[in-house]
Amino acid sequence: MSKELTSRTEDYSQWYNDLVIKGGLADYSAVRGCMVIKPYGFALWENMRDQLDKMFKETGHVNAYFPLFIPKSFLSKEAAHVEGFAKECAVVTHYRLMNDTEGKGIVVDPDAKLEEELIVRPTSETIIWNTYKDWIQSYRDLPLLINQWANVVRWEMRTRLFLRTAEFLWQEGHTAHATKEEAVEETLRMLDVYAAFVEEYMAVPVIKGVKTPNERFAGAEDTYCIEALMQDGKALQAGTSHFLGQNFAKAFEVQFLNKENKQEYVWATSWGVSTRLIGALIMAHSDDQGLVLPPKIAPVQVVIVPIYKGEESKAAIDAKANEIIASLKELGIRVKYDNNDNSRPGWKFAQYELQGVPVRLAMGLRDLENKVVEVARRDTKEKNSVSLDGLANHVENLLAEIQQNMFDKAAAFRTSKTTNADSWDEFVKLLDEKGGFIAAHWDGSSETEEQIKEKTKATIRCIPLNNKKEEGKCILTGKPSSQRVLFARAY
RNA sequence: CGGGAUGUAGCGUAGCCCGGUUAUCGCGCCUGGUUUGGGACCAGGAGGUCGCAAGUUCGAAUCUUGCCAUCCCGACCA
Repeated sequence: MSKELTSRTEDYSQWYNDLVIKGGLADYSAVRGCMVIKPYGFALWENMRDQLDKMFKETGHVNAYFPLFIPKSFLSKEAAHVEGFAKECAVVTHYRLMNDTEGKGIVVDPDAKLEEELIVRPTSETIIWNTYKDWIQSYRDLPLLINQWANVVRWEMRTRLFLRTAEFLWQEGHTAHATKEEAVEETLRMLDVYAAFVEEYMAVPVIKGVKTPNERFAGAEDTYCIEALMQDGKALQAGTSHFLGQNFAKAFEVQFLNKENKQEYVWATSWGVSTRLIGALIMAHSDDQGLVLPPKIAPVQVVIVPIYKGEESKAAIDAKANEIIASLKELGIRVKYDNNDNSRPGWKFAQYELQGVPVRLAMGLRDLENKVVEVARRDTKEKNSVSLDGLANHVENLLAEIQQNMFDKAAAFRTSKTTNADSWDEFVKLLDEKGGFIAAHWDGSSETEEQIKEKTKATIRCIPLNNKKEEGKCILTGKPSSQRVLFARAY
């Protein structure tokens, strides 16, 4: 394995790829556009998933599972929806293979053509609403608050590990409500859950906002999002929550009898985050030495590396290490003891830095004599000798400090990369020279947004929630505007 | 899907232009030993349908054609 990582300034894209591959998170696979998530990467996803799942359940949701395949006819029932997804669907047309009559191996059996083709889900609104139709009769059946953890397939032209792959893992929440108010409330509640998760657990600050019609989910009335800023100054949509109005209820005839014994269409939401979050995590925090993972979701929070000479000292250090491990585990800290004799301490140090383990403890005979241990933190690379007395508590506090520091650092970066632009020239200059979020006035029309995108590749990431009202003029057209919106080049 | 690049051992590569012994080197891997406070050292060893398939040739990693895959840049997108 090569020890060298590409640096961020040298080639940001390559740096990202190096981290994913060499950090052991994922690999390319034999299938175009698809990746293998390796154990370390999957452990990261499991930690994220488990916490999110807990938060979903705390807000009243339950999990279920719907089919991978969607009859083609379902997809076309909601016009905007099918239009949005049609170009990137994998389609199942046959259900059997056979030996080629000319001996050319195995081929699709032409006689096994499906009467109705099946779409591999790019998202599950249609199959779910087709099901909800049977589940919902009365206002007493509402609200219906269901989430599913699943894989989905979107046949992307160009893929990038974690950020955009043909198949990815995600969760999708699909809820049904009796009133519009309640559905909107749910949409915003889940947006808050996402923001809280990403900020508190991933230590990535996000901006909550609403998408412009151009960027809206296919089939939604309103799409809310959380937007994060990466170290290269590009924005990344980290999660979305949609108020679907009655669009899907109407498309799938989902009505309920209200208290006045009248039929009404239900109101819907859907919301999702994906393994893309792992990409966000990497690009928000990591450095030229490798990954930097926030303690709250790091698969390994503390690694202990023994430094010994000969079997005797190894045994003595092992014994002390085991005490430390026990005390850390008592505090619920995920700890790994690497006393593997096959690699030397220096190699281990570099390896765990590459993998972003937040805290490393190194202990040798010298430390043992002095009743201390060397404590190194990944985020700042500081090293200190710390007394064995109260070590576990020290480490626990340090993990919390690292978590906070990572968030603060990312937040300060975002602040420094968020700039107002009041003229077109200024806007273009900022985009090219500084990047980041640019708050600027926009006249509110799709045409203008489209033109800005064509000219600069920048899109409106969102209109922040609780945005300050401010009279101004559109940077492109000069038409009046009542507020600034956030532009950025994005992933 | 357009433009560019790449494909030789697990990884990184030399060789290719100008065809010709047993395909180069480093890392990693295996065995034994010495080591271990920031990517150890010595000795020995294993590992290859040179991306795939055709073609040209006495002979192809090298030339030709087709295909496949990946990366980068664009259009599309979470």
